[in-house]
Amino acid sequence: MQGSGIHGDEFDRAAHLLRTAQFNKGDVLLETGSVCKDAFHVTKGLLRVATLDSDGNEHIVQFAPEGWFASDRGSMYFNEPSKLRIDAIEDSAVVLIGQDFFDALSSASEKFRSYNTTLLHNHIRHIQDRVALLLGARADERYQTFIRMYPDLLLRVPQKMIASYLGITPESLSRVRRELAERNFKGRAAKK
Amino acid sequence: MQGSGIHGDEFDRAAHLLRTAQFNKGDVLLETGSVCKDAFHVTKGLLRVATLDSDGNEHIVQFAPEGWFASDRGSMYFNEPSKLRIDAIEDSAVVLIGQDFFDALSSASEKFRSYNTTLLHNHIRHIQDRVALLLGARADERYQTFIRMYPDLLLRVPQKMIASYLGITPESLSRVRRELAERNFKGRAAKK
DNA sequence: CGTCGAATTGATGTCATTCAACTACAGTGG
DNA sequence: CCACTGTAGTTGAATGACATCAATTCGACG
Repeated sequence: MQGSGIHGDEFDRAAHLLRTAQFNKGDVLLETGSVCKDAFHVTKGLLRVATLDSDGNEHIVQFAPEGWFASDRGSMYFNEPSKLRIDAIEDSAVVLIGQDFFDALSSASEKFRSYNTTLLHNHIRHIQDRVALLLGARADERYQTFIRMYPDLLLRVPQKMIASYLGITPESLSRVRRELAERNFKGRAAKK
Repeated sequence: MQGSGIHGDEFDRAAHLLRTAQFNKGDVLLETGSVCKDAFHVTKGLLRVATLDSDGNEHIVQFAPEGWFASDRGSMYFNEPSKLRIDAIEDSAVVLIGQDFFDALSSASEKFRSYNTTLLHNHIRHIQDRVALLLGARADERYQTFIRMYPDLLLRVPQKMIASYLGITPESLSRVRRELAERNFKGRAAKK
């Protein structure tokens, strides 16, 4: 999820609980089946959050570019094995935020509590929209929604990953794109 | 979402902010486009949370039987119009919990804060699983997962609503059910 | 320049939808 | 009590959307 940033007195006092790390493209930050120990806040680069289904196919749940969080907060909070995998799509600089940090700052700072609560609500809203889209939209609509919401990612993320995020195959996405391009072309030509 | 219950001193002091209400089957508790003012905690009955897609089709996002919450926490928290609709599938007794209640108890009680945080994390985990299922599973797998997770609802909810929840048509669900029944029959016969 | 993965394209298959007909059943009013 | 009506569920046939498989092409990079 996206976060606007954390600052202030109490923050400084808990800052020693934060670590930063550098990851290379392809590095795995959270392996499926292990407990998620940290939330990853991306300062630079791009992370990917994914699940494996019963047939072994990978499905991308979320992208996390600069300023966003990647984590399995459920796994962190309940201390149970995660179904998700998090890895780096680009070389990335990341801030690691453990549950201890959340706990320390939560008990110390009202401001942080409300910040964190906002994060959680944002996250919920976000996934909720995703469910609605997956339930109600066909391939082309999903893609167009994606374009509107993450125009920047279009340029950075290989198409096959976008397809995975949308829940379709790379081939289908390719066809959807062609169709849209043709429609746009005809649309413009007609307007002339 | 499900909640185990709220009790204690601080709770009693904020209890006057709670209201209860009785709804009839078919009554609408939250209309699409309006801001969600209350979370609904079901003491008896069954609520439904749904979205409308661009073609006007309804998709059920969540069922809320006894002990569960139905609400759009995003809409409540950010005070923005909801994309969801909540109505009663059965005659229902409901506790209405406004944002003021959350705020009051949150500032008064550490216990409640953590309870609420747990609720939010539960909710996230829940929707996350739903996304994974919608991305990766076919109709029959979705249905079987539903059976495992909500065996009680199977008996109470009309099939067409289950279909809507699963993101398939009632006809498809009917066929899936027949297929499963046949498979089970053959399976048992073979074991004899 | 050669190699390897990404993307495109075509042919075909599968899963689920759509549309329509029909059955079963609950609720309503005569 | 029965006919009337509406809704849920089932079934069949045709269609549609997307997947799968296979063959190229494109493009980045060593």
